[in-house]
Amino acid sequence: MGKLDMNKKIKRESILSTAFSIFTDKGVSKTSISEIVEKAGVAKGTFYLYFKDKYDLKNKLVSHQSSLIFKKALDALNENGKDKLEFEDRIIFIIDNIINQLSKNPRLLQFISKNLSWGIFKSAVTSLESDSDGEDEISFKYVYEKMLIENAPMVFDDPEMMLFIIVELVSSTIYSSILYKEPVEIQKLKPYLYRAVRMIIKNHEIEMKE
Amino acid sequence: MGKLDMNKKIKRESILSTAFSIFTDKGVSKTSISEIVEKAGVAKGTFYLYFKDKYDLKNKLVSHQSSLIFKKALDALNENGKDKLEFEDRIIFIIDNIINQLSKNPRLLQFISKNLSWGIFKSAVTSLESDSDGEDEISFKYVYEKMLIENAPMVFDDPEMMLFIIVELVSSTIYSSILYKEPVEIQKLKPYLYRAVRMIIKNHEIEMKE
Amino acid sequence: MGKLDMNKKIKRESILSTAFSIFTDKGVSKTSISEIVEKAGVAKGTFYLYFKDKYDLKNKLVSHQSSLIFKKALDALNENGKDKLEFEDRIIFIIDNIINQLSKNPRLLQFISKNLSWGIFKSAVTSLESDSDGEDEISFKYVYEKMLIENAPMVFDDPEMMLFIIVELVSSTIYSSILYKEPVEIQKLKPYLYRAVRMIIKNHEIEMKE
Amino acid sequence: MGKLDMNKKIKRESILSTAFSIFTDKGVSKTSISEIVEKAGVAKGTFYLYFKDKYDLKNKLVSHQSSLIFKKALDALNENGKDKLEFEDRIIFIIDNIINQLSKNPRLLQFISKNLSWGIFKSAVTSLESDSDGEDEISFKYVYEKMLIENAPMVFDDPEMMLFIIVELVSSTIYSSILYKEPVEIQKLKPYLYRAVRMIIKNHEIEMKE
DNA sequence: GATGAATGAGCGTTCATTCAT
DNA sequence: AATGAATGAACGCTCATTCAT
Repeated sequence: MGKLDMNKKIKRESILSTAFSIFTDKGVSKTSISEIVEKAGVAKGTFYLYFKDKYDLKNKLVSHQSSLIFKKALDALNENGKDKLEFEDRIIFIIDNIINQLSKNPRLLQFISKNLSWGIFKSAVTSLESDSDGEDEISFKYVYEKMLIENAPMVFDDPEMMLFIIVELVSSTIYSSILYKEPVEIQKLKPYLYRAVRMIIKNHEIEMKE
Repeated sequence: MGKLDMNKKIKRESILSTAFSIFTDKGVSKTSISEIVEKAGVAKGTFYLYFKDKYDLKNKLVSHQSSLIFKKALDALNENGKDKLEFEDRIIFIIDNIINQLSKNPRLLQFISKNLSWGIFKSAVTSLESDSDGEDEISFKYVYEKMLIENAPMVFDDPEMMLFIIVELVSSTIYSSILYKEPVEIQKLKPYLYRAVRMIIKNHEIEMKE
Repeated sequence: MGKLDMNKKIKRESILSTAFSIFTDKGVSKTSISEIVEKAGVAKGTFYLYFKDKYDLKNKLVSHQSSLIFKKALDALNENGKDKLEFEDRIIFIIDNIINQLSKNPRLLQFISKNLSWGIFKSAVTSLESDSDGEDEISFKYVYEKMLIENAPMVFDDPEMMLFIIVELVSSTIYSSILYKEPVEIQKLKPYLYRAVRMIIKNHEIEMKE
Repeated sequence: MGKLDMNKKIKRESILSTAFSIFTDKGVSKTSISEIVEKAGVAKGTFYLYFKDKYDLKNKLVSHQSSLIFKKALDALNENGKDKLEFEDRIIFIIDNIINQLSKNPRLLQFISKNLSWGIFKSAVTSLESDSDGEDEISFKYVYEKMLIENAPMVFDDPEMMLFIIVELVSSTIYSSILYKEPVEIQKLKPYLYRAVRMIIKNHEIEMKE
């Protein structure tokens, strides 16, 4: 990579990381492009070389950050010997890992907030597969199929909906619990939440695969 | 109430109803105070006599509209003879009624959006009791206690958390389903959702009350 | 007119006269709204209370200034006893008066420039009749019909086209002559121009009216 | 011409032809240099190697295109046996040819617009004579003198002014007629216009040359 | 000569808020 | 209480121009 390309990458990265920092600090709508470029140390025009507008930038950040979280959780699962875990436990493991990540970084949770839901999940599943920037990104479609359809010892009644219900339930409850400790703090919520998740899974099981 | 008080009330009501109409039509952030007062037929300055800013107005509308929805659901429950229903079925009845209301009015769902969740629920429970505007508002605390604690034939393990989990699960999933038909339309989601709700309730039951 | 209305009028007039001054000084496209309001001593927002944008303002100025020029010429014609003049001479009188006005004010000529042509003439004829601001404006349609159709001692072959040709010829030649003295200064151009105009008129005459 | 000079020429020509295409398509002021260089396939900096700014480029195009139009008209005159035509008819022939060219290409008329008037005529006469790019350009001074002074069978009273008046009259009227069909379309205007031109010429004749 | 990333002044426009009436 | 003209900071965005490579 030439010196010039290097510089390009640096400018872009500078905008991304600065924006992420401000977005998580005070929210997207209250952040102006002027503030981003000023703190990033680049000219206003430079912003428009790399992003269409503030929301283009935001979407790229949300996608990227969400991917990183999933990836970390999946990596942890693999390291910790997923083979030893039952299917249900693998799901819980991933959820637990993600919750722990977000508990340590509530600003990040605030930012991706309700975006870490079916929308992002679905778009990830359908589009990230061939993302050229995708070194750090993960193919959710692949994971989803591997984990639920192929590797699972069960046949599920509408596995996509099951997943949808779980994702929404988890993302929605932890938001309130982590950020506002309402109605209880996250550690107290966990056992109830995981019990609910397990029941939802059980409820979708049809039969053992052979 | 004097004629002057009457007039005052009228201006305020005009702003409220006009704002609600525009908010549901095009969203809060794209609506300016100028547009609200213009369509409401009052002067700009008048706005500031009754509301601090646009978000003060928005919050009041969200609270009010959410209350109306709950109230309608509870009224329907009472009319349809709640005594004949089991506790679980009463919960499902209310959820179903609310979903039906929102299905017919997706704009309203969009507006109160994810606000029809624990935040509003909790604030309703703790503050609406003595709201002076509260003629149409309902005391959720009262209902909540009547329905869950007193009248329920069970003792629940942490009933507040159970309610929290249900509220978040329902509000989060129907948002996606009603507005974007993702992953399925609301009628297809319902049986799965209600099954999940029933399981969560069962999961919190401890023992029959005597 | 109340004090408030008075103030309103003053602001608007201030913008108009300031803009006219700058427009004639350095052209419309090189003038920014910022400069106008700054020199007019009003806030930027005030501009948008009275004008849609810079071109709305420009059009209003062109129309208004053009009308004033025509009106002055017609007034002079009436004062100087138009009854004594032949039809042809009346046309020349008006042209000469307008040329003299513009000679003394080349900036104004520059500004309304090629706008004082068939476009403005036609739109004046068709729309100014009922203009509510029209105290100072003149009804060109009325003048045109009175002068050419009714009062003229001739019947003309297509009087509208005759007028069109004359207006274009005059406005186009004097622009170059007054502003750049090319190919000759206006006083040297006049006799040739007027001879041409008279020939064009004669060329359209069909017969004496009875 | 070396390969490098060749390449240089190619970049310049590419900018010129691309700019002409965009200018006629959407107007000069709405066209940015970015768009020109992008579509021309050259770098932004390259633009400034050949042109001072957008208006330098525009002026060069207007001159060039106007010259081409005149040249075509003169070529047609020569091909069609100008010797057989009277002087007056030769002028009309040229005018008619130019009008026909522009009728078929109103975008071009819009572009050179009112520039196809005395300004360009004069600058052509005085400066194009020695233009180094002038292979395709024509020496108007030469033509003008040949046609009007030397070859004409008449002596004219101030031939330059006569020409000026004709050029302005024609360019000004056809602009409105071709582009807006106001007050009539070009075919209906022609007979009146040509009659006016003939009268202007006649009016400048002094006597037969011997 | 050619490039194109970077610049940053400047644009038109919006709009919440104020305050004299 | 009610008004609405006036404000001006702040916005997103454009684009001609520069200059290191």
